[in-house]
Amino acid sequence: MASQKSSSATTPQATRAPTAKEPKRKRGIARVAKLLDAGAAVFAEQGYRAATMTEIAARAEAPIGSLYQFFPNKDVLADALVARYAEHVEAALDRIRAQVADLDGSQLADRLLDVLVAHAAERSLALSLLDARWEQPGVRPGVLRESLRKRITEILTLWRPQLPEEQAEVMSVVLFQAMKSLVQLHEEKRYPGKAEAIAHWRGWVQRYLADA
Amino acid sequence: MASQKSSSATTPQATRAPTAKEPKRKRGIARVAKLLDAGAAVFAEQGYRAATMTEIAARAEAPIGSLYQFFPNKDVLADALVARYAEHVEAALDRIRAQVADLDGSQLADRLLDVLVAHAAERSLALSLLDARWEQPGVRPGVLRESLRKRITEILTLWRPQLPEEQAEVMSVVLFQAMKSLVQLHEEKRYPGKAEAIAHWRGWVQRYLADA
Amino acid sequence: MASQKSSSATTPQATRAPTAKEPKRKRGIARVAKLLDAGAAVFAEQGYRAATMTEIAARAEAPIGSLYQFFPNKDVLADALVARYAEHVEAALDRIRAQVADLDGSQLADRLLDVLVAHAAERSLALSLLDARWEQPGVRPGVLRESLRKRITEILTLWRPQLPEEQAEVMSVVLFQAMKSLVQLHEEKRYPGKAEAIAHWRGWVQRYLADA
Amino acid sequence: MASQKSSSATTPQATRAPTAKEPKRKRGIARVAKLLDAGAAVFAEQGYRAATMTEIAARAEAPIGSLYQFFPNKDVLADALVARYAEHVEAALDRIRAQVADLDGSQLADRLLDVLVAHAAERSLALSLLDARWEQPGVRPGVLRESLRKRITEILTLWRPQLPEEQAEVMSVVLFQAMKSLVQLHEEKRYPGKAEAIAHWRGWVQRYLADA
DNA sequence: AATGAATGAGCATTCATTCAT
DNA sequence: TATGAATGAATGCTCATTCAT
Repeated sequence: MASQKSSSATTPQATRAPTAKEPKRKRGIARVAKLLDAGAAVFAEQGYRAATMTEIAARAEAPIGSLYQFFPNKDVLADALVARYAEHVEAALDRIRAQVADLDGSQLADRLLDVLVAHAAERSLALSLLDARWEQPGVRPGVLRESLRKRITEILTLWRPQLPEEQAEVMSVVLFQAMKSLVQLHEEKRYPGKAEAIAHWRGWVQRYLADA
Repeated sequence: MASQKSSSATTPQATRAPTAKEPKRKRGIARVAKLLDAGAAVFAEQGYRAATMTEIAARAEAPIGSLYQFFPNKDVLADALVARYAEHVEAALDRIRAQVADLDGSQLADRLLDVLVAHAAERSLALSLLDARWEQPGVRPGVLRESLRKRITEILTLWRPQLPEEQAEVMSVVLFQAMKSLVQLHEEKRYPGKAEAIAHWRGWVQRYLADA
Repeated sequence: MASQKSSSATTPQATRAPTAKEPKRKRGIARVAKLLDAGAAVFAEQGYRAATMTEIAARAEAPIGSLYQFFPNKDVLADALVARYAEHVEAALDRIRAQVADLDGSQLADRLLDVLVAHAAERSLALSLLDARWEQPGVRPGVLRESLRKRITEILTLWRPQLPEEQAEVMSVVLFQAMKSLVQLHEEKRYPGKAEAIAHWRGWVQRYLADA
Repeated sequence: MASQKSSSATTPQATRAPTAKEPKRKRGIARVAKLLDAGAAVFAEQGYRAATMTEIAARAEAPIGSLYQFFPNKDVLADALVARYAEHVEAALDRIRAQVADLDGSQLADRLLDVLVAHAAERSLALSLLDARWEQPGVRPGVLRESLRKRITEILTLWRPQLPEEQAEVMSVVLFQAMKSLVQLHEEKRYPGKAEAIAHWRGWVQRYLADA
């Protein structure tokens, strides 16, 4: 007993980790998009734990069963969100890489800083998704950070080929942190000197790369 | 956070918000300290939502009823944690202010950066507590950030009296963000170039103040 | 993120299987008894899967939280039920063993058959609990059957010391099955010849032991 | 079982109970067979409650809609399964009846015992289907048991015409129970003395009839 | 007719908070 | 006053069944 169902106990099958189901009909495609948007909003606002599946479904104007049809559990939804966000950001970085030869230091700094800050709608999600405290080995956010840093390292190496690999790596950590920090500066509610501080931060990062 | 449901935040009713009860006897003082430690540990490890009052009490080896005796609800406990943390950090900043006249730029930078990074045990809590996403007006973390920035502004003004107030304010935002970022760099699990990146970041901030 | 809570993923601790909590105050003792009774009734009526914790709590006139206070999940409740039932039955068998020297074949048969049939209230539970289909290795019902058969084997060996161990074992399987069958004969709703069939079955088993 | 909720059982409303739809074309016939096989397998493995319509459809490689086309709800499917199983078993009993004149007691016992045990594939289903605890008046399993017992009574009367009707009835109950018990002995996972116990049981039943 | 996405009531379980002891 | 059992709303998730395509 003890769950006559979980044959997994008996048969240690692959028990493939559940994944998001691809919608097949167009109705489903629209709905999945809406669910992802709702998920992004709620995760961004409340954080992973505080976000409830019920609220996400409600905000997507979808019944709870529908949410579970596509995302069999909360983790899968979070992963899908990370994946969707990752696509945007990785694409943006790839675009920078393609043009890196034509950029000087402060231009490159600007372009990099824009990657995370550009879409206001996603800024808050970024904070949630790139949060260092998620660390559960193998879980998405950690993987995403790794991947983004690697891309930044590549960009730096392409930009200044004589830069030693190791130093590029260190710089990518610093730059990535600076990028996240700028998002934090943006996202914090409102404080004296906000606008100037943001400008200041940009200038600082530009100088960092110009000096490199 | 801080329970976005608690109508008290929304409706400033007569029912004054419950607050932590001051322990009177020394037995109580010790117990409160233990409860706060346990709370700090659990909040740091699991985050506000995932932390359970039961686990906090258990970790403090206190009965749950005792926890509620001093902290009538979870939010009050969180606020008390913020307050206690604030004391440490504000004291550290005040110590810097007292000596600011003797410090050059990179020394000042080092001292400031140390404020949040010094006690490894509290770093993780700092991340949780200073998280910009808590924003619910009137809730502690936001208040704390404000207060810390103000203190940094004072230090800067004391340090370079000719610095225009406005610029000091902007710099304090940047410096505070740099301080938090260093904690993030520290707290992230382990990544290539971690140690060097941390050193690099320190150097960068030192230069920032040296240039000022 | 995958559940920042389950530290079990990170730290492969003993994660001790949850067990029924012993009630400490008398109110609790009465309540636990009521919960077990309700659980027995519902499991007996509906089977493990169909039984709902909500109904069990309701039938015990206890709030659902109370049920979970003592039995942290459905399996634990089932196990506790098996354990409680096991005590009764094992005690009854032990009583037979103590007197086995004085019994002839048909008396022993009668005594054994009575073990499972005696308490009408528990008959239906017995059916549910001794159901061969529960088999999930290490789970209670299988263990219980094993233990009962072993006791019957002992009784037989004590009764007829010259009986080869192996044969006693086989006979215990047959007798145990005959005991369960008699319960089934009793529990089935109502059918022509029910009373006579039960008497007949008893006679048959008596002859089995008399022939031995 | 048979959904103790379905008001249809309680209130014999006008809305005639839905029944399995007869397939018309050969494609449908094959599909229904596959669905029944899948249903038998899943019910046998997991029990009525734990079995899910989705899994049954999946195992039959049929879309869920197709399953509902033929079996408008889970109960109807279960009933159809009972009916199909009943056909097999009743046919087997009828074959015995046709030859009963040529059989001696132990041969007849063997033939009867084989009826439920013969097809290993169906043994587990038998346990599920003949389970006395299904009792919901009018539901199939009870009806099936009745019908089988009646047939056994007939066989006995044909076999020994001088046997009083009443006694034949009682014997049929005993024999039927013995038949089910043998299935249980077979189906239990593995226990010391299993093979010998099964042989023993057969011998016992043979003697029962030989004595008659 | 065939399909599989959509639906939502229902289930096991958790946990902040209260209150009898 | 101190304690920990009691409470029940809320949560993540399932699945029989329906119905648009």
